[in-house]
Amino acid sequence: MSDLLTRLRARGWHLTAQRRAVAEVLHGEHLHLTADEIHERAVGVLPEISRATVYNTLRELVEMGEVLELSADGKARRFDPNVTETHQHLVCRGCGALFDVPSPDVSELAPPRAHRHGFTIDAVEIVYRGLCPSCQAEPVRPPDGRRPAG
Amino acid sequence: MSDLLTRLRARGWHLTAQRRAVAEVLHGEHLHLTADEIHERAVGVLPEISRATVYNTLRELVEMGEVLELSADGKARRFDPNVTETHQHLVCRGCGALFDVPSPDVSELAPPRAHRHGFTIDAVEIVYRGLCPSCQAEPVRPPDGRRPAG
DNA sequence: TTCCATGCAAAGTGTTTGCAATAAT
DNA sequence: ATTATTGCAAACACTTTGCATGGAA
Repeated sequence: MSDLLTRLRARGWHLTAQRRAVAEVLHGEHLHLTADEIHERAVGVLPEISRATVYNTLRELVEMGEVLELSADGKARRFDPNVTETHQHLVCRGCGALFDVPSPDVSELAPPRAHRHGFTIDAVEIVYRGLCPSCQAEPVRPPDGRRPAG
Repeated sequence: MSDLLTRLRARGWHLTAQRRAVAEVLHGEHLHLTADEIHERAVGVLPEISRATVYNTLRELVEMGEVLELSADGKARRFDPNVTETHQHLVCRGCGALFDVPSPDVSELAPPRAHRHGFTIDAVEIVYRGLCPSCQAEPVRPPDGRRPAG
């Protein structure tokens, strides 16, 4: 419900100028920035903030459960401030574009106990993969312009 | 059905000693090795094989659709040779252990057209996150032994 | 001969860490 | 005073790339 900054204040987290800058960058619901993008934007707010502090802060936010970490694209992690509404992600194979989508009912999806290897399960994450409109037009265009074999 | 090496032969792929070594390492159904682990094992078969060749070969196999790439843990990618049976993955938050689980019926899970942002969707990937039996015993023990804040 | 695959080493990303300086209680 | 946080730079882990060599068609 409330935004990240409000939740952090409510939780009594020690809010330095740097941590506030990161939290401000993460304001919003449909944001999926990489750590470096967050650093770039945080520099706009607080010019002397360092990459290390951004990484440290993000790690802490993830550990506190106030930010989600997405590893949908194998490359840089993305950070998602929307932890209050369960949702899933749509990812373009061509350009990596990433969108939130509402979650279907996942209560029936967990594997039967016989296949759980003794695990407890606390989250069901779904990634829908496909092509965004512009990558449908020009077949697959990976970052380097190479074509897939096939 | 058939194993990777057989499929590659059937497809007429130019099978050098190096590519064969990689394919042999990837023999099996429930394997989720990183590129470096694959290189290590391939060296056991063909001592002079280089990392670059392993990476190149893996990229080609993924592009051909003969191997799946998993990015479930944000760190190193893992390569999954089981492309013949749709399945999903169970991942431990504590130690990163990763298991295959049978896929539930995903035909009803795709988001309604209104939420697809014009994407085509060709795959639905599910990651179940939780704790494996040994990480349940000793709370969370990330690779470096640090405890999450709480 | 022509082309493709390989190996090496270097460069490129993305991320973490050691440590001294600084700011907060 | 004491403790926590920051910034810097170096270290690290993972992956890709340029180029000369070598083998296959």
